[in-house]
Amino acid sequence: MTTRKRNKPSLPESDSDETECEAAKRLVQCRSDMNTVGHNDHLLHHHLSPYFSMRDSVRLTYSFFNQPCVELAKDFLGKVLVRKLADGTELRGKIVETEAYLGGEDKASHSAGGKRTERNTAMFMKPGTIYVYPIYGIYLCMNVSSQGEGAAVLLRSLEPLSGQDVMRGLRAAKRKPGAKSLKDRELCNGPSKLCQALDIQRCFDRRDLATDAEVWLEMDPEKETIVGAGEVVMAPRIGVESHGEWATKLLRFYLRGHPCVSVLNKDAERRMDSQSDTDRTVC
DNA sequence: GGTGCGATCGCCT
DNA sequence: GGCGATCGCACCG
Repeated sequence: MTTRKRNKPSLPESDSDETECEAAKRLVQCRSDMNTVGHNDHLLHHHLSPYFSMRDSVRLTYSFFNQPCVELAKDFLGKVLVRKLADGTELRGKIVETEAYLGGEDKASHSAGGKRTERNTAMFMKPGTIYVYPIYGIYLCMNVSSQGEGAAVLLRSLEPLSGQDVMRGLRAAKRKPGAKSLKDRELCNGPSKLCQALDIQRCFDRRDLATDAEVWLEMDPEKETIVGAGEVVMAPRIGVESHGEWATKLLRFYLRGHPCVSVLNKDAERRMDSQSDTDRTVC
């Protein structure tokens, strides 16, 4: 039995007190430290709103999305999803949890067996295409298509980086009046919550995350873009229990210890520990 | 903190 | 007609 201490990522102390402006300043500071990116072929210099005009940012383009589904699902971790609202407000969240849906033989996928319908057409479109679908009559989920016929990655959770107060307002609109105010870590810790918080609507279906003016993906401002393998938990996907062997495959990925992950899987984390212990013994 | 349950409707069979 | 890649809330310990 080994015990180990891990550095837990944490949100700002204030949790909900940081203003959008302060968050923006903090991000600009982080950005000013970022000088190692910009030469990669899947990066595109992208001019940002006045808040961020001190420096160009880097938007991820087609060649980033054009990779196999599982690799893309892992690669999404640490990247920043940006949503620009009609009034110019930019909402930002770091992706901390994803799931891969492979299409074809993957029975839990909407595109299982290569089945193509009006709803899931976006899954068959070019990598980077957004697939938004309604679930349980009242919620939405957002996916991004990858390489592979009918394959896509479900975005499950974000760590809010800026625009938290706007996100809180968007989330509150669907809750009971007078309900307790949401903490920052509760704003985007679930696939439908992040759609609400970023105002991702059904009409975003089939849009291109690489080129759209209202939603895009960026490198992590804190340079956590290269995520060490030890930090990523691989676990079975959520809510697909009825799909036999495909329910148990390790196609969910999340940043270990991150407070914004929607559902922890302690068994998967223990398995990782015992595996790394075994690896050490072998070495 | 964890668990159980109801809401609610588009999509597919 | 049945079900679902979910969520919020009440209830329990």
